Amino acid sequence: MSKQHQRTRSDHASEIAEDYVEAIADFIADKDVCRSGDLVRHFNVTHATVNNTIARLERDGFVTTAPYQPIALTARGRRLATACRKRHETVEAFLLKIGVSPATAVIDSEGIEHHVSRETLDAMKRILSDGWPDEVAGGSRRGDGLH
Amino acid sequence: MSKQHQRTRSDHASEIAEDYVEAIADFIADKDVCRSGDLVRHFNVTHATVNNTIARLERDGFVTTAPYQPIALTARGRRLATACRKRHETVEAFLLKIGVSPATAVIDSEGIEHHVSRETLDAMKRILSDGWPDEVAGGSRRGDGLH
DNA sequence: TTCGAATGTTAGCCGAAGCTAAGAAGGATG
DNA sequence: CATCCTTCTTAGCTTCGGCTAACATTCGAA
Repeated sequence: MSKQHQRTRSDHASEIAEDYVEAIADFIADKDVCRSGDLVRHFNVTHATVNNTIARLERDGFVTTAPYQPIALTARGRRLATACRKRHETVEAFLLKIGVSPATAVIDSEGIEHHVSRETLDAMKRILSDGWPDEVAGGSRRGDGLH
Repeated sequence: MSKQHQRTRSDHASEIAEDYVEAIADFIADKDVCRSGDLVRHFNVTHATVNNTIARLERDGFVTTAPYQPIALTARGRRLATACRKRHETVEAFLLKIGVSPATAVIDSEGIEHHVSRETLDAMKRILSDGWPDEVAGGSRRGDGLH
């Protein structure tokens, strides 16, 4: 504990970047274009806020914009969006697998996805594809005879 | 999707409140008192930052302070700390259970804990105490013969 | 007892993410 | 064409969580 706490501030910024980029990619996939109004409605913030955030994303090389034009992702933005979407899907599927309701899985996966390391993500994927790990040591049986 | 995005800003604030309150409780448990310097080292931020944050916590009724005195938790602060600690422990134990390494479990649980709903937490607890759920439908076998 | 290190506090700055209010661009429609 | 509505942009404000720099307090030694 200790070192990773530097993350706090700058991580929060990139979480929002990830959320925006992911949403923009979704809109483009759905409707072919993404307009700032789409993001206003999606994130439930004002136009001004979306504008600020998009300006930051452009500054950081994730999107390109022009006045009154739709928002386009750069190659870098697309890469990030794809990575986020996959991670998001994994987390959500995993939550469903452990018995969380669909509605909660949607909500919680949005919060959790930004904090899941590669290693944890791999553990989730493994379980999704291979089933539960063997019980290693102590506790917990489920049926016992099982199939 | 949509409504819960209002959370963004104010949630981030309360995450930090939770982290601080949890840390303060830990120091008090360990050493009987918590000084601002402890938090400086723990969170790896400056004295000034800790001071600001503690002022906010005091404003919000989680701690009481007096100049050059140790930081004390209010009843409300203690309640929050206890809840956070339990939640944190559950998440960390769960990550270990799914096969994540101890070091990563420590790190990821710190990030994840703030985003886990009651329902998801319950699912984790259930698995920790009752073992893996039965396979409901399709996919995934693990060994097959097994023991 | 005075000095210096460690610890706390205060003031003032920055950037991110939110807001409101007001104005500019574009598109349908009379 | 003028008008009006929707969409978008700009300006300016707030709070939060960071920072540095400077000052105050406490306390253990020399």
